[in-house]
Amino acid sequence: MSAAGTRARVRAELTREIAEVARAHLATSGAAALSLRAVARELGMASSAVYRYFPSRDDLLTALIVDAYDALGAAAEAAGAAAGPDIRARWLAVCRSAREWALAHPHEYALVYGSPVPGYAAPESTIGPAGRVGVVLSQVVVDGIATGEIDATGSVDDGALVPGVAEELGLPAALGARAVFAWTALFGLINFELFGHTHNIVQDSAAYFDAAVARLLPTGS
Amino acid sequence: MSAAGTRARVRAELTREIAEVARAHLATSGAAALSLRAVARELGMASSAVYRYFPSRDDLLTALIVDAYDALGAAAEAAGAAAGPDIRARWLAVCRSAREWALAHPHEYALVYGSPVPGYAAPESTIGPAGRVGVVLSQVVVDGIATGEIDATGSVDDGALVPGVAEELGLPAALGARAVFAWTALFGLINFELFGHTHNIVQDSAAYFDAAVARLLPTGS
DNA sequence: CCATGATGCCGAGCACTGCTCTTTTCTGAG
DNA sequence: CTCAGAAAAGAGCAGTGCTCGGCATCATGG
Repeated sequence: MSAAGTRARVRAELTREIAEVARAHLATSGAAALSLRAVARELGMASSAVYRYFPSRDDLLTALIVDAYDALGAAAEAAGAAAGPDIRARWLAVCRSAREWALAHPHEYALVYGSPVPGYAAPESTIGPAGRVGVVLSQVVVDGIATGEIDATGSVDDGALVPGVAEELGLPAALGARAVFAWTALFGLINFELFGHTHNIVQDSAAYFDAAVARLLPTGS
Repeated sequence: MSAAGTRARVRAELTREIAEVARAHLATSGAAALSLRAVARELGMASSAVYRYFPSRDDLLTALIVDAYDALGAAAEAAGAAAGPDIRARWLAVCRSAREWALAHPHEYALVYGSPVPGYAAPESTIGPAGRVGVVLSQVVVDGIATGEIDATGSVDDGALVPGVAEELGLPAALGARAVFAWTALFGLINFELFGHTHNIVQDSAAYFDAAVARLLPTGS
């Protein structure tokens, strides 16, 4: 292997290592407390050296954001694939997997679905991974329509969605807005639980989540 | 008036003034960029003097959080009171008022409904104001049941809520979880819109919001 | 009417942050 | 083996939250 290849490999390895340490810090202390200098210290390098790999703290955060989206998306996809053919069961499994991932990785979840960081504008590298859970959810709906378990007639397209979105997901236009709403409400549920808003209100969060999510499966009418 | 009274009055005034400047900074730059020193500078006082009024930056944030909850709650209450007797219209008006307040005060909203700040645990002074929107929403449901527009039969209480919550809000147990879900989903909608998750998906956010919220009014069955 | 103790305020300072610039060290390609 | 270019280091800047000792001010008790 050429030396240039060696250099690039070493570089990629160190980049990954930095991101890994950063993720560990994020997981224990949260995004606000993530310090580039602390990461550098743990790696035994000067803080300025880290800037060779991530031009700024925000770029490091962006990498972690993409990772978080991907991990959550992968969990949802795995849950969807592992679930049986029953549509409602699969829907529930996917939703549960999202909640469970969030509970297991609260800070990474907050980084992605909490308030956006200060002057941060999501770069387009995040839009793909960000959509994975939504894709899994809509796939369940599409399959439900195919098996007849979901009724796709009745509702009309109110034109609120960006044209083409429903088609891209394979959804009938009549169900587009409903599906997007289900996706939104799913993360609303997770947000409220994780951020403590249901603290003195909901006793059995898992049961409440299951019941709410079951009613979320989009159908016509 | 006694001198002690004067002192306390001046102190309260300055406390309020600090909070006001802080809120202005928060509104323009977001919570992460809120600097106690910058607030002190604008007030023409030493940064250390501010600590006589707010023991820490977190305490300042807490004051702003309470204010934000109160402002949002007041907006919802006003909208509920101003709306006509029609239940669906009132429900829509209250939900819209929450969305509009959030759009008008994005950083204050994010402070309250976004990711919790690092080591921050919501003190109990926030739990009252935090519930105001929920109270307004449930009041609409209660009134809807009274007028017969909302059917409160059918659903069973699944015991997921903290015992007594539904009763406290005047809701039948059968509708408790539904109402809490509507509240959760409402803020899920606002969150996704405000934090940019629906950016390439929803075109007409207001129309989407109205349609989604209309379907959220809890009923039995 | 004055001394006194509390209260408010300031300035310096500590430890930390992100980030930049310059200098040194290393290493891999020719 | 040499040497350009990549990597790393170190110092430094401007900013942060927060603490502490000292100084002024002011309401009150003697």
